[in-house]
Amino acid sequence: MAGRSTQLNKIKGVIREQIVGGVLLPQQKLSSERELSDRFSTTRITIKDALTSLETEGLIYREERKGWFVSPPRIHYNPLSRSHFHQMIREQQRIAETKVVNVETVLATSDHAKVLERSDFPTVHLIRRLRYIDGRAVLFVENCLISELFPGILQENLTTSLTGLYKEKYGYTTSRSRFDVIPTAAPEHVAKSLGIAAGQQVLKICRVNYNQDEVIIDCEFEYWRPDSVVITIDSCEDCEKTSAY
Amino acid sequence: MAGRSTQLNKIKGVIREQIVGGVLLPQQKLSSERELSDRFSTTRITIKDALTSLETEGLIYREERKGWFVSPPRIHYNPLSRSHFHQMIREQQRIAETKVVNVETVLATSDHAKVLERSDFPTVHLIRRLRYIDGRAVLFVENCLISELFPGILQENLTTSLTGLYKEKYGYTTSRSRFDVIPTAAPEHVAKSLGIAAGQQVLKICRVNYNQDEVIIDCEFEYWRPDSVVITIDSCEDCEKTSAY
DNA sequence: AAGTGGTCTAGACCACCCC
DNA sequence: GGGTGGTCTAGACCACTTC
Repeated sequence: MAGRSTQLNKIKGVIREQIVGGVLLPQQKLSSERELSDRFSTTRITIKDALTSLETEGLIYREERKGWFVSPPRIHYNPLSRSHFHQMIREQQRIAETKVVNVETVLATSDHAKVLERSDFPTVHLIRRLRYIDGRAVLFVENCLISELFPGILQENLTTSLTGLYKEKYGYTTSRSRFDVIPTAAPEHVAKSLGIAAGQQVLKICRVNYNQDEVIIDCEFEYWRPDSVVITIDSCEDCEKTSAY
Repeated sequence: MAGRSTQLNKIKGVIREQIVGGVLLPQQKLSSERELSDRFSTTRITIKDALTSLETEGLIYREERKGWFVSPPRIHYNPLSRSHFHQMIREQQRIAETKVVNVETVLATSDHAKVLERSDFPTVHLIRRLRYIDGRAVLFVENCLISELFPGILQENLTTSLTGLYKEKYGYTTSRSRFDVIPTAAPEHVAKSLGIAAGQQVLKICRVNYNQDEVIIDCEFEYWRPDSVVITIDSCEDCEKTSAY
């Protein structure tokens, strides 16, 4: 099932076998495009087409202007589970890290207000963070918190779980959340943070969180490198978890 | 926020405005790549890069060797909801259609057996169907049913809801389902059915369904055109729905 | 300074679709 | 048969990273 025997498919096949066969290891850099085009006696354009196609499969990824690398196994992620990012990654025997990109307090844009279902354009804290797995930046998150509900939160340590902070400092627990998953292109600031070229594919997840009183307290925009994750949902598990809160 | 002012970004900007501004309507064909490369005084490669980038955004899609078309609005899809495909599409004021691609009865492959959690490689019915929205093929589905649980099902009308058949003919209701969402490349037979080029991006959803006795009765592999859908999940709603069954 | 990917030119042939 | 996108050649310059 290798498809028509084009140059493209041959190149893809060779590289795919090297990855699946373990000749190339996760996060290892592939040869440069020029080197590959020599080795396969073809042009950079054809090589780039082959690499882009393997990227779509989720086998490799690129760091802008650095090169192409082998994708590590995907992380299983359940957006309904209130498990913290660091805990979730640790449970999958991987290493998590979080860095704050920037923080600001502004009036909600119309986009934010819409998601938060607030027609009065409240003041919000925007917290933008980058999350790493095994040293690789895979997730850009923007949290948008209604500021009056979270006095003083910007003075806290924001590299850990916000959900944890919500609970400990403010007594909010998430009774319910609603989210959308959309395959789309990375906006420019996201692409820059993740080290991908603008306009490349990401998996966008928009989430709205409700507290125990069914009040929307924040929303979140996640942008995942598409090869890094598989969204996993179990209706049963989630209902148990939700009702346990 | 138009990015660096490259030729690429200019072309993308012009076409994007025509789409957002309603000059180009959903499902309308764009000019051919050659025509566009004339109009923008550039080469087909650059035009193709621009179009591919807009495709990643979800603004346009392609039909293999036919051309590029404007994407209609995305359908909201909740894989946990047991709502039937046709009903779901109708509720969103769109027109649904289903065609059977082929049907076969075979021994489960190791992939299927694994998902079905059956180490004995049972005989399964594979039902492959193509689903259309407003006349456009957007979803390829392969259902894999454990054949001993569904005697005679292949004689039924398979262009409607399988879930409906499960209930009416066999008394099975789905108490629980578990699914994975994965951005990946279209396998060859899927690409061919959907009319996309092999190796292009799709959103793959693998689902396992349990009946009221917590027995796995079938699994399903869905391949969506990535611009056609947004996965929407509400923890609250789902719990209500699940418990209502 | 050397090397990388990102962008771009100016062509070509082929497989397939539609008329 | 004419037009479409899919694939491919053989180069080029630029922005950025790495050393």
